[in-house]
Amino acid sequence: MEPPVPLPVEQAIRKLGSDISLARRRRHISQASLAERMGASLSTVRRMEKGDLRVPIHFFARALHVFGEIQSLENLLDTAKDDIGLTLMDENLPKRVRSKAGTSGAL
Amino acid sequence: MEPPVPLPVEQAIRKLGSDISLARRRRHISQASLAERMGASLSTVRRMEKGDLRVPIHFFARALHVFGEIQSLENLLDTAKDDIGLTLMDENLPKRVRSKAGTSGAL
DNA sequence: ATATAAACACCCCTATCGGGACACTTAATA
DNA sequence: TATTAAGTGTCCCGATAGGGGTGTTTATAT
Repeated sequence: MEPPVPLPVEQAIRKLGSDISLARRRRHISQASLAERMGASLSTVRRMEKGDLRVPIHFFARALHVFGEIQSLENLLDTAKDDIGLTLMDENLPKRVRSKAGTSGAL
Repeated sequence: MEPPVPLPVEQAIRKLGSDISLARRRRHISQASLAERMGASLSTVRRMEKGDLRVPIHFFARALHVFGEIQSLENLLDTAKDDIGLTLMDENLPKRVRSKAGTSGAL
């Protein structure tokens, strides 16, 4: 009922986790200390650094916040840089997307 | 037992959610279709676009993957751009961080 | 070399989340 | 304008993940 996670997705999350670990060590913060500052438990910090797929997004965001890097999350899919999507101008962006026939959408 | 989410964190996640919604509409994909392509349920897509704090990270990653933007997640905390942390060279980065006295770490 | 705390690996329990269903509103086509 | 599907809100239930504990390994500061 929940398809397997695509490999690229798995890899990206794992890398994010180890980058968090890296950023933490660079700042001389222990896992326990990071947990405290984030408002999370030690086990959650571990799971996060290990790249656990099911850790809620807000924990990752909290970690970034501790590192003063919360903007990078905000600008993750920054509309300005979203070249592909820019085929359509934002002005006439539909609030709802409707497919012509039975088509369920297009890329 | 779980401190409230800092406002900046909440805002960042909300913005990410609406950016996903924007990217989706730009590509003329319905929520249902995105859900299918992501391998998630419709309700999850909705929660995600609304900025639900507790949606697991992998769902966000899956969405980015559908949009062909998975790299942006990988490079989220890219070590190269992590200026603050660069005070310490990576070569002699400790695997474990140890505080001098009872200090629980430093920023 | 030694002491010690950081990091890691489990486990359990319970709060919570994702999936699915239903009803309603409303925007986009014909 | 009429049609109809997209988007939204709410609820319930079963699955599961986070918190917290215990025990072990091991890197680092003395």
